[in-house]
Amino acid sequence: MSKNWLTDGISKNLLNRAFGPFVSCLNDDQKVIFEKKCSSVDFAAGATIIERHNNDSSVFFVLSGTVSVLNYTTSGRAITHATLCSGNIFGEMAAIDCGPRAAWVLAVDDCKLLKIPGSIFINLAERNHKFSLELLRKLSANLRDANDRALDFFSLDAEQRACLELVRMAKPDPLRPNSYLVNQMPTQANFATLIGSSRETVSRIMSRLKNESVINISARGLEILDKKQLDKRAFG
Amino acid sequence: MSKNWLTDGISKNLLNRAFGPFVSCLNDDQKVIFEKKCSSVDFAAGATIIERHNNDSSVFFVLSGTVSVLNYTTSGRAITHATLCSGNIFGEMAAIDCGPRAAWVLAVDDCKLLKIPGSIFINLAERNHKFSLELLRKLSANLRDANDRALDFFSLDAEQRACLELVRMAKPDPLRPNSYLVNQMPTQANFATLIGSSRETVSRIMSRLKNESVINISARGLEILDKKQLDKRAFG
DNA sequence: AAATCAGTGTGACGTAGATCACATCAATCT
DNA sequence: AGATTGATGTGATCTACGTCACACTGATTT
Repeated sequence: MSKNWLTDGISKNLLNRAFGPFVSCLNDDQKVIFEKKCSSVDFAAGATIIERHNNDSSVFFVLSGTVSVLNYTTSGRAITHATLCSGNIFGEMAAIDCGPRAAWVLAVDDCKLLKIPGSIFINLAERNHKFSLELLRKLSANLRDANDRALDFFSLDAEQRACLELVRMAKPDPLRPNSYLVNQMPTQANFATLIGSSRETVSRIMSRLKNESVINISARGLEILDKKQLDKRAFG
Repeated sequence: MSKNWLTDGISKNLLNRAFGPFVSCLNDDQKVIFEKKCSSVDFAAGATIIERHNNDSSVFFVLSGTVSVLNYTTSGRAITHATLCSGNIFGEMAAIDCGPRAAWVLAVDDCKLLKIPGSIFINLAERNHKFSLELLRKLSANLRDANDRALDFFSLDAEQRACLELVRMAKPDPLRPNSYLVNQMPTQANFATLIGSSRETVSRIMSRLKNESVINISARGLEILDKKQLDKRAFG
């Protein structure tokens, strides 16, 4: 379950590339500390990585796979705060302030993580100002994101939020130029948690977008047929 | 408008007390830098201190008065993120990531602030790890707060959010033991922006709470007559 | 005293969207 | 093939709450 990542076949180069901003700014001594205290951990799809209210403080680096940071309303509906894939870190808040976990983190698919004790992580931040600046930037980005999401929720209706989320997730289609694609479209139920809505509402919105030829579902994922129209619906 | 705070009659001791966590961890050299680059700024009630989307990056320390951090929905409704009084800092995000201002900051009443250029502020963080840790803790706290607010919004109805906010604002009544008081109750319109609701809804909720003898409005502020009942309504 | 104004109380109305309740469809299991 | 399961489509309700509208209050102004 948990072993040293070096013995795990993860090369230093891969590590540097994967976590450039955080690991590359460490000096050699610090890298040794990092390597020694790190362990590689695997989680199966659906597994719980962090439990809200818990008091552990490990920090995680995503090597492969995808994790979801979310919370549940008292009525049981999930609210997704972020979806993180390879190259991202999470769990840093508890390490910083020693507070309880503020959210749940679940493995969306099978994933391989690097785990480092919070105390070691914070020690690196104390000793290396580039590292701590990087961390500050990360928190700042998270805060901006949280603000924007809140504002979106108050400003936009469900269809606008859905279209906005699609625009964010869409990447240029590698096969067809000037065309966009969401190649890993989540289920409608999960998409709903991203935009703070219900599964049924998402279903209705998607039906509408399909009928009006704005999007199309194919084996390749969700194709955006009419980007202009989608933008228009997202921003009004 | 803007003068050196030292010449402004603010003693070092006051400063240390007011911003303990941030200023007290500076060494003497750094304190000198801080003092030199700081200026004292006054804002009248209602004035705009920070404008969303602007590209300045000054960081502010509240010496006296109260400021409100907020955003507006496209329909013009305000959403208050935080209300800060003496001892707090704001504007640090832009200094950290050089991004545009993420929110508006308005002076609630007349207030006196200390203003320091973002670059100097970030320089202090780079040179002093205690300072940067303090900053990390601040951002972490903000993030937790943002998360909680979002979760509250999805989980609770307007009355629950209102009661929760009252519980948070209430302090033990200095005159009557076992009794609670909100001695600086904002207007209902402003209270509404705190809980993401409308003025009318707040008015109805307050009427209900008054009718059922949970609260009482007097010259001293908002008195909480039945704390248990208020807690019950906040948490269910 | 009349007038202006900010804050408040309360009815009426409209609606987005949550929730419930099925039906359908595709994929996987026995 | 039949059966189970997970994802989806869609109608029918129901309700919290935003918005509009207007009355009332108590300060402050002129």
